[in-house]
Amino acid sequence: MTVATTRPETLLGDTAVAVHPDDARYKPLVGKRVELPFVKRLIPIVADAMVDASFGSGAVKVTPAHDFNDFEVGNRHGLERVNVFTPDARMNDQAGPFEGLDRFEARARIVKELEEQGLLLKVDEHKASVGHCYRCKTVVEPYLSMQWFVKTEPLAKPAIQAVRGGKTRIVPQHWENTYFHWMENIRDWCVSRQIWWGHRIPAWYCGRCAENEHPSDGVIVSRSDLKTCPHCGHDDLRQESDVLDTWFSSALWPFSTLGWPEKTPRLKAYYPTSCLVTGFDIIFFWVARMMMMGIHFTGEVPFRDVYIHALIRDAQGQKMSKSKGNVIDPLEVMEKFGTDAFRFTLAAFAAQGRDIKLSEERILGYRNFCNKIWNAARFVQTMALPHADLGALAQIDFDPARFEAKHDIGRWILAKLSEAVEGVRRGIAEYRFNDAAMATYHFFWGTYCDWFLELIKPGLKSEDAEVRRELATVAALVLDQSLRLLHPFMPFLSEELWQKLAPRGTALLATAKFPQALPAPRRAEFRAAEERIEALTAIVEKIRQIRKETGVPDSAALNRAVLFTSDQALQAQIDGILRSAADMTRVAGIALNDAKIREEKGVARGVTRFKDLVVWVDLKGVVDLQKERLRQEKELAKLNNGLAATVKMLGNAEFLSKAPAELLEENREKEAMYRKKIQEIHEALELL
RNA sequence: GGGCGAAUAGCUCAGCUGGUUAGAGCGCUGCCCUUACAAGGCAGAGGUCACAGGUUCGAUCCCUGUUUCGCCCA
Repeated sequence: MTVATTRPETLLGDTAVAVHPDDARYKPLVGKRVELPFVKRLIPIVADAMVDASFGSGAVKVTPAHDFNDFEVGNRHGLERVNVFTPDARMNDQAGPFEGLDRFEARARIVKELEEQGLLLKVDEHKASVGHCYRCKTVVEPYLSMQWFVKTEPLAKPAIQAVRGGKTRIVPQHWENTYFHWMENIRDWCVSRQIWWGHRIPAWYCGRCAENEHPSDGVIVSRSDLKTCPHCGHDDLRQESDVLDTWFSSALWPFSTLGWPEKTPRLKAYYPTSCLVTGFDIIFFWVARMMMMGIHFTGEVPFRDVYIHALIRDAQGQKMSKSKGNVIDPLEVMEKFGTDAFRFTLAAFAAQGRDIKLSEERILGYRNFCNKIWNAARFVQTMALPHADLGALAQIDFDPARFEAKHDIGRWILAKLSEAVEGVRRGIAEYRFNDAAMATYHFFWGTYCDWFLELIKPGLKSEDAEVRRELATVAALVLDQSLRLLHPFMPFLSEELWQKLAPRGTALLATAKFPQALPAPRRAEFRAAEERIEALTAIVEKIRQIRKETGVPDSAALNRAVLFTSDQALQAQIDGILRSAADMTRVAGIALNDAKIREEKGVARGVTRFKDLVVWVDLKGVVDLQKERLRQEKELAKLNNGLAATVKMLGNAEFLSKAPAELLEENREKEAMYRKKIQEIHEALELL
């Protein structure tokens, strides 16, 4: 029989030759025996489906003591296991003439002698993967030895049940599959490690009992250290030198750190813990084992939630590893962009169920956000703080619901802040950290900086001290609350600015009260103010858009504009709004419901995003009206597309009979809206 | 081989249970050094939601298949 091998020295431990059961070449030989060279052992030829008949000679040597696959084959065919190595990888007394040689010397000697005996057919180059020690690179040989195992099935069952029954929740939920897959196919856990540090396995061997063939075979497992054998009383004892796998003690971590096995107050207070945050690659190594051990030893799950966070990969999506050399050093990133920018970026990237490809561009974007916050705070400091009433504000548990805002701008920004607070709180509670981070981003930059700070600028110079005081105080108050919201994502910047905002004594933002949303009645009270400011921002956006799109130079002032609305609530305090809108768009003045403008030539018309308020802007003498015509035609095309889609939907009998009533109604209103707007644009085009 | 996931704007990514005109950052275009911020402001362009079928009145979303890519398996 010709066999191939990359480890000729293991030939001495062969106890069979295997062939594929369907291999016609060898079929007649199955069941017969062959003689192994050197040790002259007769070994059987067995048929096993593991053999790949097309590979090599189609016959393989079987060495159960030195190969994982061969070990399985050996079990299936009841083969002997012959260990030919000593623990330090020399040839042992089973190796006949090669006893005492190092394995590599033995390999060379065996090849040479096979050749001399005419038993060597050929030597080929062959690439094979071989295990190496990750520290010293020594080739590691599979080797039979006695090991200690933990019987895991009885531990796994309640751990599976705990997740199925919701006692422990895995977030995002799809990682449950990984957990269940592991737990349901669990194998006994080999806890023996042949290293010199760690907890020694609590097992003893009694030489006397082994000799006397005691039923225990001389093996004793004990909770306490033994001096004498509990069976024979003799002191011929030796403790197991193997130590426990590090995951074993790691699995005890959730409760052993709290004083277990003593019933300490800390254990009572903090166990089960609320949340474990970890990476998915550790689900079976650690999470599963903590679950098994926790339930077994304390009767309770170790944690309510397991949050599986994203893994940060390099820009190519590769997992970082020291050996690949693609590790991104957080210290370098922090040096380059700032710690807070980096931290915020990680939060903003932390969408559930997805890994992070770290990109510098995005960190840069959030570094700019840090800068924005700094500058906004500087503005508040110099322009608002001198007018503000900081009395209550300086308290670390201040609740903005207690602040009596009287003016629209103040009420509106407090309402917007409240929305942001809800967004951040919801995001954190649901482990949707990207939503939480983005809620702070959009509120602070898009609302507080872009609109609120601009809106209060004229007011801070008001003659009316009461107006100045309220705007300045709200500016400081909302900044204070924003910094609290930002603190989990930008601890350093927020703490620094918060300390500067008011005398805080020894108080830290880190321990200050986290913002709360306004109570519903207060929100309702603010509704009208909110709507008016929304209207204001919408009017400003629309007039700016008309200016830009019709080519009005930024420096040119416009004579007038007119806003049309029949909304009584809106009209109630519209004067201030029209004044602000005019200031923010370089229009001399904005009138309300002045129908005369509709009959003039050289005016542009636009519809705002808020309640479809209509604005007309007088462009006479400032602009080429052809541009306004193009602008209207573009808008018209959009509306016609929308109308066509809606009409088509409403013309579909099946849609009419099956869609929910609200949706039907919605689309009917939409159709009417489209038709009205289209009509109005036609009229506006007439005027041009 | 088994399992899991991804494919959405030039790039990196959101879009939670199907229903307005699919969003953000960076990049890009135009205008602006307006006394917090040019690392900024204002406005804008850019997407047949990988492909092919199916379910549904209706699909970026649900199902099947295909392609490509990634990860895990003591």
